[in-house]
Amino acid sequence: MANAGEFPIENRPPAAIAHEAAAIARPKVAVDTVLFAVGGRGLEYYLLQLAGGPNAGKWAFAGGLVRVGETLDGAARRALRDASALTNAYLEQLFSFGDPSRDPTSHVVSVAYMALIDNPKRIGAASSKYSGGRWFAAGELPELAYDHSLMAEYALARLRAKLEYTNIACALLPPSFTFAELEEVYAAVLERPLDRRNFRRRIMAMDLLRRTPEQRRGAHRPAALYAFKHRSVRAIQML
Amino acid sequence: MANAGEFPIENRPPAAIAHEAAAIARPKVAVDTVLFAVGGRGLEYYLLQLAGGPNAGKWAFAGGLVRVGETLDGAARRALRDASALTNAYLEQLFSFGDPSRDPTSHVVSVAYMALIDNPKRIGAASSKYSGGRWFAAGELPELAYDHSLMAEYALARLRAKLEYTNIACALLPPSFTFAELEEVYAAVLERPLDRRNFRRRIMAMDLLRRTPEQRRGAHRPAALYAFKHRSVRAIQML
DNA sequence: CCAAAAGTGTTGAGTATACACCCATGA
DNA sequence: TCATGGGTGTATACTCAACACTTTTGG
Repeated sequence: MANAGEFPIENRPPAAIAHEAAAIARPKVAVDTVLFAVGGRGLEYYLLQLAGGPNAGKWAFAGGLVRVGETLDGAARRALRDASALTNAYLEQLFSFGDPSRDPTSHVVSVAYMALIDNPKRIGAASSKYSGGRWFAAGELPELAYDHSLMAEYALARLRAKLEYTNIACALLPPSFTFAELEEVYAAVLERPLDRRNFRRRIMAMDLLRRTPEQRRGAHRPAALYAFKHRSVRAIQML
Repeated sequence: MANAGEFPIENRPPAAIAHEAAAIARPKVAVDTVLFAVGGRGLEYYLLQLAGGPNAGKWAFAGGLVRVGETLDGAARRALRDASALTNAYLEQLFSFGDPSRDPTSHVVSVAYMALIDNPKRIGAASSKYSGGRWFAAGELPELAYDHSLMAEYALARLRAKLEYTNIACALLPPSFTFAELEEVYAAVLERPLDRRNFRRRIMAMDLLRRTPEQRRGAHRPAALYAFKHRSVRAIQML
């Protein structure tokens, strides 16, 4: 666990307190969430411009300090809500960054998260700690505050990997969707074109989808609508 | 980054300080390291018995609180050294556990690590915060302190997964080894027998090993010794 | 010469890839 | 009727799994 084998400070003999109190860091603990959606320009990241602090004006992912009584997931969810008014994104912890000099103003350990939503337009207003927010295409990220570029890389790698062996794509799609839309999500995340027939066969073999009775009607031939059998993200059975 | 967009507390107007100061948690930050080696009974975990604190007598992984100026990796390395006198294990961050009630005495966020060594006998003496340490076979873990059972599961899952697509096995083997020893490591971690011929072909196809001129001589036919081309852990090229 | 571990190929099944044409609809 | 995106099958290359005997050494 946490302080495996540590005495709580209050239970230590006075000498131990003096010795340990000097050494033990009390970093702040933060969370930062890399938010993805697939939009018109492929895979996009949502960034916020910092209104104040040492990095005022720079772009960063939605983040904030963990509050009393809060879990890490809870803090990530709240920070995301404050930054984008989203309340039901898929959320997954990625990695913790703890270099004591990563934030020049103080020792801050940050737990990075990845969040996924089905539509970039679902974003709402940000709290006053940001001066604004917008989506950036994967290849066009601006310079980021702190070590957020590392987080961006890490998040993309995780998302790509999980696309191959989980049903995580369901978090990037609305409840029902056409096969073309599903393929577009895969192609956007993997950044390569897919063969339509092989893709359909592969997905069907995974037995993830059910066909809904509805159709999407547009300017041309209607497309069948599909939904994921399970909306919770899980590893795919590979026998 | 960390406190993306947060004002450092000392720069805020007094009202903000009062408001935020009540809300922001100052958890302790700990690291805990799940140490693995392959021994006579297959894959084994190294556990330490806690000498004091609320969980005195229970078994736990090597852990400790992060100190002033320390990175997370540095803290994990130090905690491992204090618990086992190891200085050069392979170390990899796994996941952070931050439920405020995971440690009943205070809010402690713990960053879990996995460590690998090539030989369980390399373990040295533990610091006085532990009353002892020993190896446990994978199927025979005792009840663990805090949420360390979760960490154990998480670590095993990570190790198994990485065995398939990285050269991480090199961290569980000495600099040179026979093919039988390499196969034993794979079989121990995956907990299933492997076909010798198929295994050899698969590993050779990955182009990870070089054959050394030496041989291991024993009671029977001598075995060729191999070494990993690269001792740093990296993903395998799958074209 | 015997016991024990090291070393080595082939076959068959299943999986993944490449590839092009017809269909249904709205305009 | 035409333009547009939706939907479908096959042939081939490759990968993975199953399987058993010979070799080399020490005792």
